[in-house]
Amino acid sequence: MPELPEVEVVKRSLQSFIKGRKIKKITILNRKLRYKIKKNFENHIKNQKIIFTKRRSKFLLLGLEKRNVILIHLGMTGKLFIFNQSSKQLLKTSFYYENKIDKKHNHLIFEFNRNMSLIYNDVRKFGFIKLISLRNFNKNNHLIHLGPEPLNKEFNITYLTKKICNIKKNVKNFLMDQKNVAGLGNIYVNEILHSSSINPRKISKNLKLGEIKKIIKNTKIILKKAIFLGGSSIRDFKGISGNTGNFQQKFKVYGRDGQLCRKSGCKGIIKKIYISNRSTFHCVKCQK
DNA sequence: AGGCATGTTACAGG
DNA sequence: ACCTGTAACATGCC
Repeated sequence: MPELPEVEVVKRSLQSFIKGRKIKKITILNRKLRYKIKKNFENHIKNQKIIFTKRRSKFLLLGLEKRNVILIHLGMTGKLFIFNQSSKQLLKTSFYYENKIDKKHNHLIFEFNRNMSLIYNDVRKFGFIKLISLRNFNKNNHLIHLGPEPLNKEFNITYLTKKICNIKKNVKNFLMDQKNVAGLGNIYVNEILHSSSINPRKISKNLKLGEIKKIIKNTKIILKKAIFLGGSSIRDFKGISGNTGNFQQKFKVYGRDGQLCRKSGCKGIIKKIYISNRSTFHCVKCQK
């Protein structure tokens, strides 16, 4: 489910609940995630307070007292829930949750005081949880190759023009590549290229300055809007409090094969193609 | 039954 | 070296 906006929404929601809390107990139901959770993981984090929660790209970082950081990647279907063990209720935080949670995919439980716990649930187990030391943080293999955060100032026209000028691959794969810009995934790249009126197969270095400008601008607009709306790049997303206003309904191309382009006055047809095995949607008229 | 699914990564081949 | 496509990971949904 998670691309940058979803991870950001999760981070913001977790923040107020777990920051400053001590991890009293860790229960691991299944160590076999994308990477096996190491034997001593529990010992290293037990009785430590969470002192910060951050996001880098699609990674969630939980900083601990003893200069350690828990690195979490949600993969395709990873989810985090706050659960109240005395009331047996999922906490109605501001972030998304699914009404039906299949307990058999709960893999790890952090318990805090006041009967509150944080549960990692992942149907497909493509996500992972790792402990890294703050000392090696900058050298971490997952983080070191990441490009700039798209919402930061360093993701700008100068950067992108320079980066893209001799890239022969298509612009969709370029934007999906985390070393060029960090945090975009299949859905948001589809949306960004559509609102920028750029064909996803266009060779990166052939982009005009105007197109690069549009990519920068639309990336920031779309991501911010998605975060504001509470994220959502998943199918069975349910907003809290019955609120159906989420970004999923705002998709302009993703999943709209055969439907009419939503750009005003365009009336082109959205077509589904495959680029590097990933479903790719574009309007045949305004994304030529 | 078979195709598809938000992510990452290794590998084969051009 | 760069690029693309394919497959793998594991599971559920349509």
